[in-house]
Amino acid sequence: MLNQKSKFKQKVIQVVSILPRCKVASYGQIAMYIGLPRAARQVGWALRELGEKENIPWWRVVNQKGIISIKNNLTADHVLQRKLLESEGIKVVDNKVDMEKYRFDPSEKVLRKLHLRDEYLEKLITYN
DNA sequence: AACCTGACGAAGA
DNA sequence: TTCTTCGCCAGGT
Repeated sequence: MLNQKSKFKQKVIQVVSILPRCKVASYGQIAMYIGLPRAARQVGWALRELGEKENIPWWRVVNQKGIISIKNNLTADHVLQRKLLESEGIKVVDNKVDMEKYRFDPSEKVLRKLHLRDEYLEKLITYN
């Protein structure tokens, strides 16, 4: 099917959906919580595919530095992302948010709900 | 099968 | 500190 979602995209949706208001996560974080810690680029790819039609908080995903990473900063999506972040009270300066302040930092309880391999999960929790 | 393309990110220079 | 390079890996051609 053309609009059948891959397993990968489903996982991205699942994890992005748990991002709470006023918090952001990097592409790398999403990849970690999916269980594919080196797939940050693919997370970006998946979100682009999904667009903004999906009922998921895609705007809460920025890059590691806190910068809004949508390709061209003149696109409607780029502007929209900034507006949505600001609408939650997140400060955006030079297309950048303060990761120290806003980074999503999941509790152990949340991590345990992610359906990850036991060994991998324990590592995540330990590193956390 | 053999490329190519990225809303990435860590490590070097 | 900022800039470049390179590995990453799902999908497309």
